[in-house]
Amino acid sequence: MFYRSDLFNGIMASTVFPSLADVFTEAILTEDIFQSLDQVSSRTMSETMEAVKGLNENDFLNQHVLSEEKAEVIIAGTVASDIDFWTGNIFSKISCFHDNGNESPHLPASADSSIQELTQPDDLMIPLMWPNVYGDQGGETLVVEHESRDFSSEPENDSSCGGSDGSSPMISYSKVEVKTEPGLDEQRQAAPYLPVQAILSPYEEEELEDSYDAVIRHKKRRKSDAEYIADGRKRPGRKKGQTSSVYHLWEFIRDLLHDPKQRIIKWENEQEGIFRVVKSSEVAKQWGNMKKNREKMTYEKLSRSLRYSRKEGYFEDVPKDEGYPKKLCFKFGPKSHGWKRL
DNA sequence: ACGCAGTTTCCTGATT
DNA sequence: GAATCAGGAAACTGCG
Repeated sequence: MFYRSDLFNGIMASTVFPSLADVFTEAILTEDIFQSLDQVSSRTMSETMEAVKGLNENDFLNQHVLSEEKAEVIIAGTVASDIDFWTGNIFSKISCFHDNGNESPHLPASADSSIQELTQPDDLMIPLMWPNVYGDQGGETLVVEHESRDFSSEPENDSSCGGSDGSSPMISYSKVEVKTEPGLDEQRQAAPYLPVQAILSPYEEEELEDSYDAVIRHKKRRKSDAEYIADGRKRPGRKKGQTSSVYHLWEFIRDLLHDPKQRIIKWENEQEGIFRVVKSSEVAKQWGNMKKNREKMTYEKLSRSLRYSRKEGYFEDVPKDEGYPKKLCFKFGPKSHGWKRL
């Protein structure tokens, strides 16, 4: 049982200690029952840490923040605003605010988009801890994808997830992903008290690989964050973990499955997200057309892409020994969504 | 201009 | 033997 504050604490934790992002993402992705969207839940960070993974405060490695931050974190979700007519999924903006107990929190603005980028300082409490991270230096953005669904008419079979406070008819199921992290040097500048290992950034790891590559393969060395900071610029380009807005293969397949007129791909088990390609060449041809590649796309290449997507979590292995076909049969993974009809 | 996600292309080898 | 699966390597592309 998690609360919306878990979600937010997870994001916060990922900023305090980036490697915790995976821990929290995994925990929150499993199957969460959140309180209804128009309610406000509150928990302290340490309570959350205990509840999510049995972690204690020491796992944060950032004792400074923990000692400073004794106030409760209060998260408010706004009203759902966008409903996927096919799946019934409700997308909603999550706005977050922090209440230190002295003044009444300002309520978030109304929801207006399906996937909300929490870009404004008011959206997050992180700025309250590290003002510079989201300040004038053009800090990074955390993206939260929040998908909620009304199960009230058709309860899921997993009874263990039922909330003990289930008085509200609206129960939300949520998927949350921490997609980006603040840049290392911005963190270091904003929080110089952090131990280095607590903020070891992927960029640094790449830097080591790159210098190795420079010797072995004479590759061009990438600029470090510090060099960008020295130049008074921020690192350009997309950040690690930030998903692109292009039309993905898994979205193409999902939409194909939703098309009642087509006969080239079909469900094997819609509840489980398992489907089968019926006409491989035709699916490849349509994917090629979609990506402006015309005749050059083949099923061989499409399936290679699909195997990469599987590695990334958009698809996953079809369960064995359950009678599913051994060929041309695939299953949607944890990073895909919207394929399941209510 | 840069760097990343998500392919695309090509390939070798294994399995159905 | 054809189709498919698996995955390495590297090039490519769109986007922020």
